[in-house]
Amino acid sequence: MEQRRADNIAEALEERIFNGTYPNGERLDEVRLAEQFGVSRTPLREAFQRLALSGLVELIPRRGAFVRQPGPIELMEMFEVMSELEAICGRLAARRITEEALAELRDANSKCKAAVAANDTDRYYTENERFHRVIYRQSGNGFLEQEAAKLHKRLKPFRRQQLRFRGRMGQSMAEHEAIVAALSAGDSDRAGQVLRDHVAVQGEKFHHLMASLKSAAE
Amino acid sequence: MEQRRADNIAEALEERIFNGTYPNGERLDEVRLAEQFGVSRTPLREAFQRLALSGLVELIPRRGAFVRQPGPIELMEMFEVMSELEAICGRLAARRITEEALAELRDANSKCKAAVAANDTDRYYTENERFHRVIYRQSGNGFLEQEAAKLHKRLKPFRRQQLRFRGRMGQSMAEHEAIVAALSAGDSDRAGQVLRDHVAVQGEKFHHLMASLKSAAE
DNA sequence: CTGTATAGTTTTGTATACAAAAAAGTTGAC
DNA sequence: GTCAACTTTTTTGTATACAAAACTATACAG
Repeated sequence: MEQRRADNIAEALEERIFNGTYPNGERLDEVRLAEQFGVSRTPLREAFQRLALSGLVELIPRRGAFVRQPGPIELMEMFEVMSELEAICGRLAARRITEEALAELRDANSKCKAAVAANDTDRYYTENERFHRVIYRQSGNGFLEQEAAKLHKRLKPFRRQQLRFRGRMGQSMAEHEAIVAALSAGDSDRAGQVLRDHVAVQGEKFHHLMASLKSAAE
Repeated sequence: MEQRRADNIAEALEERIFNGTYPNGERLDEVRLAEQFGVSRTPLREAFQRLALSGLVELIPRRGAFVRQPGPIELMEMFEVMSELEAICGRLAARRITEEALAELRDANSKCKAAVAANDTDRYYTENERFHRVIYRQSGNGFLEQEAAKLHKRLKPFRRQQLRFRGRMGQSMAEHEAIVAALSAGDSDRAGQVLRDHVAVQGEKFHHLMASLKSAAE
């Protein structure tokens, strides 16, 4: 992309929005953040634009930048699209996947299992992401790969929540193995179906989590 | 989004890139364009950022902004993704579509036909776009609707080319009717299938066009 | 004649200054 | 005491000025 400073600032702000430092609807003060980062307003405004295009902040003309956390409905919608994108990747990958990539999928899976055993969640996420990225790549469609990766990244902080469900990690691992099986068999439809369900269930779990949090708050 | 000026400039530049005023790889000169639009470099740089995020220009650090027309391979990839997105919209819409929306689809179709008869291509595109937008909307998934509309817009200038094929307009209209039939029957899978093919064939036609242009040039 | 180093020019990235619009605060009328 | 109009303050949008990096061209060595 472009220069280094605005990029770093955008990343830093993104991180803060993801981890909840800034609550939803918070206005991002240009001058305050500018002196916080030790730069002028110009690079900050460029960073805002990037965040706006990836949907993390809303830029209201002559008002400023406001953080925009997606609500439960939008999140469900995003999970639905994600599951369909993964299904497409899977369908395409089943026909084109290389032996090398299949080996990498198995490797990522075994490392995932090790991470589950060691209760190392960070390690789990890293390998899980590698698993999915390989499938995006093996779709053989670079544009699709990019779009899938973009949405994957955007949903990352929410996907994390849903893994707290008891037994979900184990179930997820079983699904991963079914995915590898379908891909190595070259079964296009089944690979798509299994991947769709694998991601869709994440959305559902997330939905349950939201509902239980809401009812607990009442 | 944000202010008015950068937005207008982004739109104007987008238009110029679409209609081929700027060839691929052309560097967009900040100062030259700034005086051309009668503004300073600041709004122009903001416009560049927007164009970069929608993929029309590439921003190389300390080098500048370069227009980036997608090559034939990338275009085919984009058409492939578009056809899948439309298929998803169709599958979802078949279950949820309202009578009102079905009526609008039929209306758009008949106006399309009239435009074909009158050889009014602009009118044809307008109504065609309305047709597809209704389906995106009726998917009931706002996020999906946005993403589909975004990609639709990006492919617009290329879709136009492909309609020059003799008989393509008539065939396209027949496909539209098949889509409406599947949707009004509530046949989810068939709606998805028909929509996928309808868009995929556009990609293929485009591919043929590119190939014939290339061979003609040799 | 070719390749490299260096001086000069152009162009981008950033800071600051200024103008216009929105928000906040104040005064006054009812 | 409440509401409205006006003034003040804050904040955004834009222009300009300056610094740093990249490109160009020229001179010089081999």
